[in-house]
Amino acid sequence: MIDLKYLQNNFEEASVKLQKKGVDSQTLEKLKSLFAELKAANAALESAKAEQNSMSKLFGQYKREGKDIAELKAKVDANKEAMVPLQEKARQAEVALYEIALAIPNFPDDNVPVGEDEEENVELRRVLEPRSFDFEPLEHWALAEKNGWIDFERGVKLAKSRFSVLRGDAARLERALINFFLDTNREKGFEELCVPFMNNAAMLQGTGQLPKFEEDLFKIEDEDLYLIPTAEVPLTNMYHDEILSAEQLPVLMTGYTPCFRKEAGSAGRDTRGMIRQHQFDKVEMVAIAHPEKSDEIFEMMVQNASDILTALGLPHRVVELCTGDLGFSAARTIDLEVWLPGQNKYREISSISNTRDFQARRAKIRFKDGKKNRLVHTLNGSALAVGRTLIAIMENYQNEDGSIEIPEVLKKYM
RNA sequence: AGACAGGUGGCCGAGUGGUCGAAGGCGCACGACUGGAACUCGUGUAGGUGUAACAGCCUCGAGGGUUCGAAUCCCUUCCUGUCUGCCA
Repeated sequence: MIDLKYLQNNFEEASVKLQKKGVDSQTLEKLKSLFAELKAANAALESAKAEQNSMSKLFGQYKREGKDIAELKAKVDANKEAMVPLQEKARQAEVALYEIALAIPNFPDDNVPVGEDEEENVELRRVLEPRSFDFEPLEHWALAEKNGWIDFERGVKLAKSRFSVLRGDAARLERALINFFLDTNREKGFEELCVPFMNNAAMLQGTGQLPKFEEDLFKIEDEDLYLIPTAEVPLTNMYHDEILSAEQLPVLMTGYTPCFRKEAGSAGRDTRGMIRQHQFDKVEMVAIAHPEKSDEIFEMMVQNASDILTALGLPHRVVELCTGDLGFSAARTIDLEVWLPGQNKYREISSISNTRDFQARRAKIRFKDGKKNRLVHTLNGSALAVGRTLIAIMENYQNEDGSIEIPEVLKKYM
């Protein structure tokens, strides 16, 4: 959630920032006035409560002194009645405020390039030259078919469309990649965690998936549980409503989880192959950072993900997302896009974001800064999306006969 | 899943309707004592909101109710422990 006090005190500046993320100024005006309304309503209610409390305390005194309480009681009763509309007003203001506030995206950082959509993202650098083929490279689904690696039909039979089954060496390669990613992250100082694959609504609100994006999530029937769309949710919320000591920072965590997404709104996109599935494996990095250190950690996370691709010999490029392409919670995001020779284009394989204090405010993650509690910064990034890495290996390491080489660094895992 | 017992501050633990945001202890911080330390003694030590700073308001697992007044009484719910059942 954005800082409503900041919005109140720097309204012009704040609305310029949020317009870049597609929030119209009417909504912000409304939010601002609701915030003022809530403060006024609370002030009125609280002073009535203060009066009520102090009168109630007199009862004890009167009784001990044997005084008559009839008059006092009449006064208290009257005050109590007067409080009812104040209470209702404050409650309504609060509900109305949060309904809007929770749906407002994070401010983009000032130096994020301004743009409408992914067309205006900025390529920062390319790493490794794409290999040149002396034959026409195939797309991953064709290779999968040749090698019997992916059983799309049976995935659909078992579940529904956008599910698939990995078989034989593909299944082993998937597992090898997970182990390689986790080991690499661990060596960089990330603690390895194995977390629940279902989280409750409060956690999903903490990281920003709820309430706005419920239609993207798989919900468990009759339970306050959702299948996680990314390990960012459980890892970040590890410290939900906790206060860390300054010495604990940064908290660096990594974990493998499957991720579950309904992919609502991506009808017709990437329906062929394994690029966009309802369930996919991912190894995630999450950092809980001191606000002054989060930029540094962000760079480290980008570098780590890029290094993993380099170690696998996968050509990729580093792309800074423009304001229009930034996710809901992100202040800044860098995507890594891997080269897919079969598709003849770069495709997203990792997304690393700094959410600053946006998730921390929602999830109440703070640290002791001397005597004061301050919100931490939270960061997350894939290192890496496993299925897409598998695809990238298939397409980049294919031979003319359709066979696929295994990258050197993975051999010890297979 | 069923039966019973519980959920109080960083931790342990007292508190069954008012003077309780909460005794006592441990821990921690600061000070005194010491050459230095331990011991001992003294002082302080929850979070949120709010304020220029106070004040005020909210929080004793969570939500609701009774009452002028709730940590304390009632209802719902979640969690933990023990036993039974079931299971990897």
